[in-house]
Amino acid sequence: MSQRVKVKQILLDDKTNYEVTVKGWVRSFRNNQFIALNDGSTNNNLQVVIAQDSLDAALVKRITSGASISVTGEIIPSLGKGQKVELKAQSLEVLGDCDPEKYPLQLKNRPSLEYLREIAHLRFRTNTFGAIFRVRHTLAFAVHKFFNDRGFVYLHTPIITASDAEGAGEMFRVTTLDMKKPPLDESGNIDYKQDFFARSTNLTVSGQLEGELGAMAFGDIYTFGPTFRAENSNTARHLAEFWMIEPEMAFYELKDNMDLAEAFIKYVIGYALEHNREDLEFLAQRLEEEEKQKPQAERSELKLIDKLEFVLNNEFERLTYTEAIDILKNSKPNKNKKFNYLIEEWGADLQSEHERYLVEKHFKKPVILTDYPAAIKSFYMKQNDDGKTVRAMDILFPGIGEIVGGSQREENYDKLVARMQELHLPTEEMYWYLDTRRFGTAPHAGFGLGFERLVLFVTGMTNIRDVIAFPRTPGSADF
RNA sequence: UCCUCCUUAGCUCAGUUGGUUAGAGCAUCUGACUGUUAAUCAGAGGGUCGUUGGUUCAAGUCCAACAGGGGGAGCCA
Repeated sequence: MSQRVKVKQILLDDKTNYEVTVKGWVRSFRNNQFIALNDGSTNNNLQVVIAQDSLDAALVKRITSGASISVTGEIIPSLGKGQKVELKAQSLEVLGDCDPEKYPLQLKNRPSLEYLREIAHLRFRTNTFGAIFRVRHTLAFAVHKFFNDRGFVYLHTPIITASDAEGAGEMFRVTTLDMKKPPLDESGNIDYKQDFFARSTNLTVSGQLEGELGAMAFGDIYTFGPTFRAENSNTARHLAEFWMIEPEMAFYELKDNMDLAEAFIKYVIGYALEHNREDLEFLAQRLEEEEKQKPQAERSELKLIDKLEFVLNNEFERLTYTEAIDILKNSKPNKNKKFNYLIEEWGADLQSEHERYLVEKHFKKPVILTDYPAAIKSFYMKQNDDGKTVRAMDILFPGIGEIVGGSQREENYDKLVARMQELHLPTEEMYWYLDTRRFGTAPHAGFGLGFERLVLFVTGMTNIRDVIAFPRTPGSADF
């Protein structure tokens, strides 16, 4: 047997007249003669040609859609028109049969995304999900490359945490106590002192606070890990388990933070365009087909690749919350009372419809909003001198909404403690966090980026359940 | 959690005003085919119409509850 070569390599090399072994899964078998073979290295298939009567009829019967096979033969210039080269089979072995009567994935049926979600364990075998998850991989790799190239330290913040003060959302409890008969303390409450960690613990909702500890020593750190929110959110943009990227930088102010976030997003999108062009072109095609079903008014103005290049080549629009409120107040939908939530005064939280108006109608490009009212933002954000706003920044993307949320952090111990007390946060429990401000505090900033939302934007998919391998949502944790 | 729409063959969908034996394409099975490209051609099998209850002489069709899913909203990343 000759050396195994991946399909991607064979198609890329474009050489002929050499012997190879190829292993993969049958996508289709036509005319008892032509196998479209896919091995996951690329969305493109290798055409394997079987000479009539060269194989036993019983073996030919086993070449079914989904079966895994190993083929050895010669790569030759293709006699057909659909491809440059093809593999002329000399020997073929079926490694794993696939019973067509029972196989739930019949590609020629053009199964819907909703149906494929029900068979998520098999959906990687489709062109669409093959492309999505190769792009997801490339983006993840680019995340590490971007930060590594800039000297950031990849810090692994804990998955299990006792801290519940982030206020980022509802948490999943982690416990080994007997749920039927939990131990009780003197006042009749569950006695977590007897639990595994001798205290109440949860799955992390953010690595930011621990990230800040790292930034106060390494200067620049980032985290990239799973995050859990027990919110009962049923939308195409939320998951109970998702991956978040959270850089934290010492000696950064809000503007440095914005510059980094914008450069970061542009870098990873550019990296995917450069290294995953074919998959993105396939996804662009898919999106175009999908949009043909929609009425004209709902179709996107730019095709997927153009949209990504537009983001790369244009500055994100930067403005303050106060400026945004002025624009919204004077906007047509506000004056004509088309908004469900009308903008009347400063201080209101922006709803999705307002964010979408700013991004999709007014500026028609990514927008960075800064300096939000303190009342609608977290305790750790640096307070501005005006006494009412904080140095927060949100990056809003078309079709996605908030993709990044970040801020300069409050580095002043007294101001931070005062704010925590105002919000009734447990300052004693959070001693480790406050220690950063007590011992060698420094200006610092950071942001969080929801990885799946980035993948959504880059792949042009519209449901977040389609860009994570095994989505966890309320009422659903299959596979 | 709220609003809204959907649920008919393995998949994607038709199904008229409530009225005889619920249809199509693809998939599957059988056969044909030595250059196919979503292969093609001929034939066959395949249904508790999401579940439960109700209205009616009669329910895939009307009503209610529940379950699952889509879209939107809130919460957020």
